[in-house]
Amino acid sequence: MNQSQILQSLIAENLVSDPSGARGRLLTEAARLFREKGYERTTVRDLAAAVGIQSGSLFHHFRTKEEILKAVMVETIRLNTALMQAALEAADTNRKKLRGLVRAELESINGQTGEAMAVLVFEWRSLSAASQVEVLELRDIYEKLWLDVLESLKHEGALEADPFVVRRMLTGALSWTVTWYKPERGGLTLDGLTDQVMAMMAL
Amino acid sequence: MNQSQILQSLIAENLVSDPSGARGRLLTEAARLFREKGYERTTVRDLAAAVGIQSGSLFHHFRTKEEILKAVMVETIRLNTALMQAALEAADTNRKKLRGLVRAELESINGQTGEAMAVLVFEWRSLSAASQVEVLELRDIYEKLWLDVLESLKHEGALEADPFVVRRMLTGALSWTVTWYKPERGGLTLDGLTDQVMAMMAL
DNA sequence: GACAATACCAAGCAAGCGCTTGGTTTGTAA
DNA sequence: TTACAAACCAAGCGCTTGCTTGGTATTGTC
Repeated sequence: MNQSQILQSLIAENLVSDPSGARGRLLTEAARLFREKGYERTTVRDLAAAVGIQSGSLFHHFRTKEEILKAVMVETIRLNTALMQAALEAADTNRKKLRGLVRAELESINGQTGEAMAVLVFEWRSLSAASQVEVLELRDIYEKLWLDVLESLKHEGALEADPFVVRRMLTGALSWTVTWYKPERGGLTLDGLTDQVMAMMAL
Repeated sequence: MNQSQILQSLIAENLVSDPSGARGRLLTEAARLFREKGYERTTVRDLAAAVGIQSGSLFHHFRTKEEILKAVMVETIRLNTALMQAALEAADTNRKKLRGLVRAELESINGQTGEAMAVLVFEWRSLSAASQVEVLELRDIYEKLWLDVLESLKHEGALEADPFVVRRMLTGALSWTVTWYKPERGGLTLDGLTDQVMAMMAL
């Protein structure tokens, strides 16, 4: 299954909104604006204007502004969990599995879903405590995929450091690429960047 | 020179504010609040209440709210540049110099100046474009300290990946520790964490 | 003790915010 | 055609925001 096939099946299961539908379009624009200006600086009037409706009409689709932020995050995690699972299935050795995860996460961060991924990282504090708990549960599933592979590598002797620590370092390092990585002509490709990450870890 | 001696000499040169003075206390509280709730969610009334004055009185010390954010960032970079320089002087080999930088940055992020460091990372977008340019100039000096060491390590053959990329990965990985690292009794110490970082890079 | 300069307060303004309201248009299906 | 719900608009309410204003303590200096 490739990336768009995964997206299609998630839409069919009603786990993520169709980007061509009204709700999906709003979430896409919301992710873009939240990333560009931050959640607090983005007004409901900005959001409404981005999809061409009046600000009040937003509240027909979502009860509060925060609900929009939560929806962006929840759908992003759902999509990425599926993407990581696919990356794992495509690899046979643990080393290749880790490379697959790194490559897939870099693609999520710097590709089409990058805005939503950045929101997940940088707008976390804007979520209410209640919503944070809800989203964290989904995140645990996602993180377990990484930890399983890293622990296997440790048992193989290919990894010296602690898997928990390594995953957290990787989370920071990979998320941060969104602030500097620009795949321009002749520069570093996503595969090249993945190579650099693996080289840095001497893997 | 130890950490507090460095701070003292910067205060003497008027490069950072004395934390016991009025301006310094405000900046400390501002860093705490900006980190805790974010810049946008922190009101001038919150800031004023934290130092025990009226909200209007803030504008006797700073012309705008944004100027407070900028001051937090500028002083943080100044202090940290001095700390990194001290770490470099205390080491003889390049490997030890890198370890010194990692250790010092982890201490900045997770120690007393941690709040201000987190603000520097997470509230960047809240700075106006003009202020961003100003702060970036200071940041370049800071980054050069890292790049020099990493480039030397590459020439020695101890490092395979590109120094620019490695530094950026480290920036992300180390900043991110602020979201999860808690030096609790019996857990990972700052030195232990530094070891993990070096081990991850097989250095 | 006179006199600035500095630090602060009390009050409030103008603008922008999230969200609500009452009513109209659009899509769908019998 | 009728019926009805979903989607939307126009207007604006109530509140909070950053910041200003005019005046009053407090501090340092000679």
